[in-house]
Amino acid sequence: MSKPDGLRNQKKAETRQAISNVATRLFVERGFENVSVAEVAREAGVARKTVFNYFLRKEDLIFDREEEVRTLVRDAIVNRGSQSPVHAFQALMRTLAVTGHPIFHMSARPIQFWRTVVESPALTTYARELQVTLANDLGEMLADAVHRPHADPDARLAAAMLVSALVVAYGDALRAFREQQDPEAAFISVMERGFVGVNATVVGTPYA
Amino acid sequence: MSKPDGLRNQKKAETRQAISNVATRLFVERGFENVSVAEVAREAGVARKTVFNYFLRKEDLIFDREEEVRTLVRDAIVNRGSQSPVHAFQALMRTLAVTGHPIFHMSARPIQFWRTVVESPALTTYARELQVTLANDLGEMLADAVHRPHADPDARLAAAMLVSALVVAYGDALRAFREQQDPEAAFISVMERGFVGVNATVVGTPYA
DNA sequence: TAGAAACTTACACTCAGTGTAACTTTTTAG
DNA sequence: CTAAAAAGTTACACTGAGTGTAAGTTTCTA
Repeated sequence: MSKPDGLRNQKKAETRQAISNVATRLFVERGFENVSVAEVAREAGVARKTVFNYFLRKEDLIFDREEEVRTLVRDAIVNRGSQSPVHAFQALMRTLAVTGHPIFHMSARPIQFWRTVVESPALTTYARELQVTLANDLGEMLADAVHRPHADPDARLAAAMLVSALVVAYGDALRAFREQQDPEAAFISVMERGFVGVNATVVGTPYA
Repeated sequence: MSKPDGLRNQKKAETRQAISNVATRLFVERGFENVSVAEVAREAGVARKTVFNYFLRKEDLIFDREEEVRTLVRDAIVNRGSQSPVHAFQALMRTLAVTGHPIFHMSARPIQFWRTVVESPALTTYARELQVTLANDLGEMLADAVHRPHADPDARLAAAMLVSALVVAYGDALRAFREQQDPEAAFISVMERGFVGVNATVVGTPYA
């Protein structure tokens, strides 16, 4: 299951990380559209083609943590005990919001990162893409949890509305941050309001 | 407000329509990524650059009706009488679903169009972009309707969840269509379930 | 230690999208 | 009616993302 840690795999990991680091730094410094892949390659001391060998798209150079989120969510749902799957997901989000898990990037440091994303149309679009993927995955996890088919509309609806609420809540947290208000309070307030709606939506389904 | 209909403007409109028609036909026939802009230009008897003079992006060649939706929604909310703005929007959607308004593309003919969209990553992404724009606009319209600031999180949340529900409902309608079931029934069922959640979310706000 | 496997690189290509300057058509004014 | 100007089209040249291929180079395996 895990890789046989030879020299080759070690170097690969290092190269990948080096490219991603250089790219992220350049993007944050000068904006995503103002840095070409050729430049990233040059700065990382590697051929342009090598960059594309490691990363399918230029956008992948900066987005590298989707898997982490997916894992957190999956674990929370699988190990949910007697809670409903939707409740387990909501509990996870409350925890992450309060503990300030880096995924949520709500502290001052990662704001710079998100500014880079928001200021780039391509990165904004890609972030939305990841969002949709998360909603789809969440839908399947919810359906799995109650042994329903992956395409179950109730699961898809619940997942879509959950993610919607979180995205709006996160947007409002960023606004609060900009306006020198408490981003965490803003986040929780909007998130909880959204959860009320989701809970009403899933009433009468096994997801409640 | 309206254009002074000279020969020039008439020709412009014709050229634009001609290009869009040719492009749409080619995309539907052979897939979005298998048709280059150069090909569209050639087939339309026009220079490649002219295509980009009319359409900012290749994707715009096939998506041409966003404005129509926006107008429908705006009118429904402005002329809502004594209803709440959220209710007015929901009523509009119910009406459109039942009357089979072409915007919803739920009948057999436009299925081909949507198949083209779904089979193309670029068009799928772009469609989502339009979705987000719709949600943002709807949020502002809702806020306007009750004289709250455009950034009001309650409005943004309601709008995002409404659009989410509709998108999931439409997706399920397409599934139903593929499985030879009633797409309209599927659409309405999921949509109404989503509306229940949205209504719970906006309880206690002026949007309810 | 030699050959196989994996990786990197150079190179050549396609296509989206932009900028510019020359050219053509429509409009407008005298 | 006609000439200048305004608007539109075109050819051309360019940047940058992304792909395919074949030839090198490095690491692994036996």
